[in-house]
Amino acid sequence: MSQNSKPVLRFAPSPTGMLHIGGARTALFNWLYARHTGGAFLLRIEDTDRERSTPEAVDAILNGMTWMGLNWDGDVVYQFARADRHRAVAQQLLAEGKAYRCYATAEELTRMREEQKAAGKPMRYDGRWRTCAPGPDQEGKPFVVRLKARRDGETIVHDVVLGDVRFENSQLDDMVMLRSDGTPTYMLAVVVDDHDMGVTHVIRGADHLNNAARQLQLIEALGWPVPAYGHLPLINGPDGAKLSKRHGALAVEAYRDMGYLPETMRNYLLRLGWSHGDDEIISTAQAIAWFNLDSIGKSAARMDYKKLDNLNGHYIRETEDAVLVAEVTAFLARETPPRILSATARQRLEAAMAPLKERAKTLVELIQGAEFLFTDGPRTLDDAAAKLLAPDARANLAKTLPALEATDWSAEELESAARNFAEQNGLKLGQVAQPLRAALTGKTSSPPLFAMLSLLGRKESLIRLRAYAVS
RNA sequence: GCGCCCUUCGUCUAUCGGUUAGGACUCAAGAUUUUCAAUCUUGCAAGAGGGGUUCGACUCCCCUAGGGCGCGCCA
Repeated sequence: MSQNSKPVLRFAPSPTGMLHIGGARTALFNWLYARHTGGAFLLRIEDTDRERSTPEAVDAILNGMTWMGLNWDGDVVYQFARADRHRAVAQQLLAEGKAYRCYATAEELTRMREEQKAAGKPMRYDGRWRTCAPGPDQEGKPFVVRLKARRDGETIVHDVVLGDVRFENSQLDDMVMLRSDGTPTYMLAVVVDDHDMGVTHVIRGADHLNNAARQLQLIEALGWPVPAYGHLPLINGPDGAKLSKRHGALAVEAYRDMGYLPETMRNYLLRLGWSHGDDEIISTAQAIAWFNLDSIGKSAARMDYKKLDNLNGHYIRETEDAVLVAEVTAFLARETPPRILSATARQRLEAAMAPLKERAKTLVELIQGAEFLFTDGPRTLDDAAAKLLAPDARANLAKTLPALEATDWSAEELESAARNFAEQNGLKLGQVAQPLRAALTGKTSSPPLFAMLSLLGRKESLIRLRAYAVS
């Protein structure tokens, strides 16, 4: 790139599945660096594998990016649409003698690899068609086009996160650029597209590190400028093993459905492999201001759901009440069957949001804690509440009611009435309050009781309390 | 098998040759409290092993071990 041009970053997923957590982090890092530098963040869908690419996966990726808040610049580039350009580059290389036709069949190559493995030799294409010209036997036979890569010397990947990584050219083989059906492979397509899109920084998963060397060989053959490479350490499951569906290789939308906020995901994923001193809580704006390539760690990280929960709790508490009401409403509407809150329920939810949100680590927990506000009438008790409302507790509850009814039903008066009642009867406040809470909410824990009584109002509260009061 | 990468508390990490190795999450205890939380305080807890280099190594080099990635006409 020229001295004064802005960096161009890209995220290039293949649409063969959901946008999982690893892809999301790769996208995040690219996005942050682009936003930090004022450069561009491009999105390219690598759909050259026609068998496995699906439009559903494209949608899932786009939706996942959108939910994560990672907006891309310009139009989405679809790699398959550029196949003619890729082919032209391969033809050019062929014409220049920097590539050649290989007529080896798939079976032949499989046998070759088996023999190499059996002999304890490195498994790679042996270059059998590198020098021999096709004869009459090959007339009309299918062939692939391979890069005639340099055999001597070494290829060095100057990686911004890993440092210099050296590969002996003798251990890299001649990669396929055009398949026998004439379609370009990923190796060819990435190099051509990154060049044509003006990509200056290739930041991707460490699983591509080996590919970088081979792509460098191609770039060298083409005489094109070399982008900066940065390979991000992979994310492992909580047990340190490869991330599987079972423990976290989930679509980012699965995290949404578990009740995590996008800002939580951005903060969490950022800290997985990147650091800024002792800072843990990092807003997106702060992340953009601070993000750099130098502070990316080298080692693989593990998913830690406890920490994710903790962070999510923080961001829930930090979110404005009205915004959370909207989030909860949208969340409920996505459930099957969808739940639609009444106007009353929404009013109650917003009024109680302050104490509610500090009790929740996810939107799911927030909803569970707020359920007693959603519908009117006596509550069904959960196990703990049922156990608490034993006969004597119900009797106490009944005896408490007159004292409460004598108040104006404000939180203050209700509380002092309850305290007086407890004192006069030699009871602890908890002995009076817990049965009330259980009857009112159906649970043994909730936001402050007297505020909730007041919020629900005299009429509704008494209906719930009387349902469990035994006089 | 061959190549490449990685290795600090259980987890995420700070440290850029000299620190009582710091922070966060988790866990435990305490404060607060009508419950549960939130909040605050305190505590437990680490340089994989072995060689070097150096006055001095978590930090630099080598070896070993462990983990990961790659070795497709997948991306």
